[in-house]
Amino acid sequence: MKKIPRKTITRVLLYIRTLEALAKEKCYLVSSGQLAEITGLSDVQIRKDISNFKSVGKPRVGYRTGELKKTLENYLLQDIIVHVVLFGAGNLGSAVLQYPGFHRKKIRLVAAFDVSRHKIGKKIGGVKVYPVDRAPEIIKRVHGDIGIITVPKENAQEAADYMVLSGLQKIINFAPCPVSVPAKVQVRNIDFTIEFLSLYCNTQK
Amino acid sequence: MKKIPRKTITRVLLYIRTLEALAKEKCYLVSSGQLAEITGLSDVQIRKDISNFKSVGKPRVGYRTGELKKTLENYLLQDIIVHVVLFGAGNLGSAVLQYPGFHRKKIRLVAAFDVSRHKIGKKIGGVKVYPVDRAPEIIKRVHGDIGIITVPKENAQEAADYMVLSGLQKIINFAPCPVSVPAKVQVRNIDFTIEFLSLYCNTQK
DNA sequence: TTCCATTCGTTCAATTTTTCACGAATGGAT
DNA sequence: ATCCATTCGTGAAAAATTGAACGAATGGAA
Repeated sequence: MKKIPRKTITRVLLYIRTLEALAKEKCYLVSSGQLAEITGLSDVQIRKDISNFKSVGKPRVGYRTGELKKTLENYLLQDIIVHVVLFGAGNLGSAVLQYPGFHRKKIRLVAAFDVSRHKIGKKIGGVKVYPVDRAPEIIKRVHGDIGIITVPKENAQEAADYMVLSGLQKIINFAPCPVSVPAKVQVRNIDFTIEFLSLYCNTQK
Repeated sequence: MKKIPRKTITRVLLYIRTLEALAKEKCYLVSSGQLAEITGLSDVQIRKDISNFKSVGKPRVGYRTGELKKTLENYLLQDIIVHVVLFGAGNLGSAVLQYPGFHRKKIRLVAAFDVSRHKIGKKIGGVKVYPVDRAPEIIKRVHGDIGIITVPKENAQEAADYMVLSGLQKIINFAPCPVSVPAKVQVRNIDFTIEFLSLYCNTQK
């Protein structure tokens, strides 16, 4: 199989999410045109993305939602369980810990870290909060895959350093600042300010 | 001036953020190579992005941080103040309302809406919470520009409908579901599940 | 049965985005 | 004063992404 580009992966995950919702509505058939309508993408794009995997569509009919979902998942999500650890149990961190939208089957928040004595030892969203200096030990024990940075930006680099030290290879950084890590570690930045402003500045399209 | 593509805008906002941080550290000169190091982009990319605007770099020296920042801001952020309204003052919504990273100068959260009687009338992060049915009236009064959806996914479409009804043209949707809006309304979806999984599935690069 | 409208899958073209390559300018060293 | 290493700015090449076009397959209608 060819390598799937990141953008395609993101779209495919969107298809999976959409197909799940359709299945819940007892909608067992769907065409690329309908998916395009729902997702806001083009039908060609969707067919092309799907054709990266083995083809399951029937002309004149479309795709069977369950079958298509399973096909896509087989390539991207087969048997995976992502173990997520989080640094910074403040407002945003707590919101992530309590976020109800995660597939519990696929994404598991397994540990949180904070410096505040008030939070350490407590559970937030069912996830226990530990002191940051225990991070390496605990992250190795729970087999963390992804680290989330939700600490104030002054502490973001420190959090990233702990993550690297703990062997994490993937980081999502919500702090509005860069973090520097070894080349093999992937960082995905989500800066609310930039998201808001870039949407605002984007004159149409 | 040419139209600036969305991707470029996002990067330029990142440069502005970076330049601000550099200025705070009394760093008054910076080269494209250094910016590349910090941001993780390539130096050519950065020079090319900057060259969309009027050129302010000096060979052999680099850019003066203050001057470059001002130049970039002049094109993207001159005199703008983005008025943001938010639907759904739950965990995530409250975190956004209390998010300390916003440029108060550029981004102002001006109103929040919720259905819960416990929240209505209160202030969260200094922002007052109103009942959703007062949205059109209030959003018009405060000149809302962007709407944030942080309600449960079952209510996301309803929130979007209120936003459209209130004249908002830009929406950021944190709910893990699509919302359907007229073509002229732009929606930017941020689905944590998809962000996490796409990072996880992305085998390097 | 035969025909037709629909929708898939795929190739090819167009567009956008990124990277490469190189001349020009500058500041410091000799 | 001259030279050199560095860094900018930009035009051209390369790569990636998107979009259009079209044959093939299918299910239903006449």
